[in-house]
Amino acid sequence: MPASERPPAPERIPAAERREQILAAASRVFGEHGYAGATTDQVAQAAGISQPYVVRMFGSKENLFLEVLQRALHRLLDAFRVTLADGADEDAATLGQRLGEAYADLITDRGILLSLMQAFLLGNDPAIGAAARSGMLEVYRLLREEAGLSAESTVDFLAHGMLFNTLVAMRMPDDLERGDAAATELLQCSFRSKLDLVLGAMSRGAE
Amino acid sequence: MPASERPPAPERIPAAERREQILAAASRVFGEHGYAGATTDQVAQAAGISQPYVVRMFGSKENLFLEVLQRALHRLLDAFRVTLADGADEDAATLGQRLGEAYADLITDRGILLSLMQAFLLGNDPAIGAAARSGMLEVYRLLREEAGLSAESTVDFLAHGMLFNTLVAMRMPDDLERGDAAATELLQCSFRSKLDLVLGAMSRGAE
DNA sequence: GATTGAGGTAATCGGATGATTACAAGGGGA
DNA sequence: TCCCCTTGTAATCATCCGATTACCTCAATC
Repeated sequence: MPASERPPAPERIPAAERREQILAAASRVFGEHGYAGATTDQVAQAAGISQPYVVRMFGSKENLFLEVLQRALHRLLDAFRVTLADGADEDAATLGQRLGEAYADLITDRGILLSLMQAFLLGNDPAIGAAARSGMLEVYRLLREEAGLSAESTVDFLAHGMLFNTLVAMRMPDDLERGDAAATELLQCSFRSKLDLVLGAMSRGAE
Repeated sequence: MPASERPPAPERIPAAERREQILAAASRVFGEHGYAGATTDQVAQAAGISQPYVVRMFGSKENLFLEVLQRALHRLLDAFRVTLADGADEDAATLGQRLGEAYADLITDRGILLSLMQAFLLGNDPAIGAAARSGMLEVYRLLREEAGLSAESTVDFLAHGMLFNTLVAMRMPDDLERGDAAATELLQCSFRSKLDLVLGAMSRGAE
């Protein structure tokens, strides 16, 4: 039989590397559609593999989401810690601004902040809700104890982060092109210097 | 045949009234589980009727969610307008605080703020995303034009509203009973005077 | 060259779920 | 009385989706 009749052999990749590919793909898919709205087949297609492989590697869809959540939290905490190490002994105001920039930088991988946000809305799910609460508190403690922000500053910081996530999740920047005055003002005042970064990341993400 | 063998006739209620019952039930169910995670059967059971009746009255699950979203937006805008009418000619600070209280009061019906928040995360859905963006801008315009807040104050207000929604959605107040120091501080600083209101509403909602 | 374990898929199953259909019962008007 | 509109349900359908099973195929090792 001629070789052309046989389908090309699938690319074989070490499990650890494949795992990270799947997690990255799952972050995007879960971030866009939410936990319940996303399917393991969408994740598989985004990662370029078959659906059963996704399920087998992570055991279950819920488990996959939990690992996506842990990965997102880890990236977020890492980004903050790098920022803290970079500029020690700053005053609270500049530190807050630089943390905000580090946070906004995470948007270059849209999946991270969006799947985090999706997890936050799943408080009713026993496993996911517990992990989400624990993660939020971990972030809070980092800002309070390691960064040394006051309770008020920390809450302010978190609040603007949640608005940031929400505006990105609802694809509000898409309205910018429609020239809506309120949308323009809201986005400019929310994102400030990070507006260009966000716009770039979102138009790239649309493909 | 004895009457006891026949099932009791279902209660007949005017369509308009039944409609509101379903919308109220759907708000709670969608708020807890999200759009994709909720089922029309859960809504039906919460409203005390059969699943086909839910679908037939609203045409489709998506349509039901869109009406839940409009209802939530309407309640929110109404609450703000009542607050504005109540205390005209206040300074910006007190007005902002009173609007915040009006917002927090909506938590007595948990479904409103949570289904709103769920809609915000569905920016990728064509119909729901468009309605969510339009709703957010309507709120923004009310705060800017009717309430007369500055752009900065409005964004601050929205940011703390999003944090409020997020903490409620993730059931963070449940952690209060575990005595976690970070959770206590975060909640006290986020909710302030509204903490008792929120705790009351959430323990009542748990049933 | 045989063996074996790791990386991967095709086929399929079973349950869940949104939607449709057909039907029932009550009640008000002609 | 008869009709028919409104309010409602039971039964069922078609589809989707997560999970399982069985199998394939390299590459390294002996």
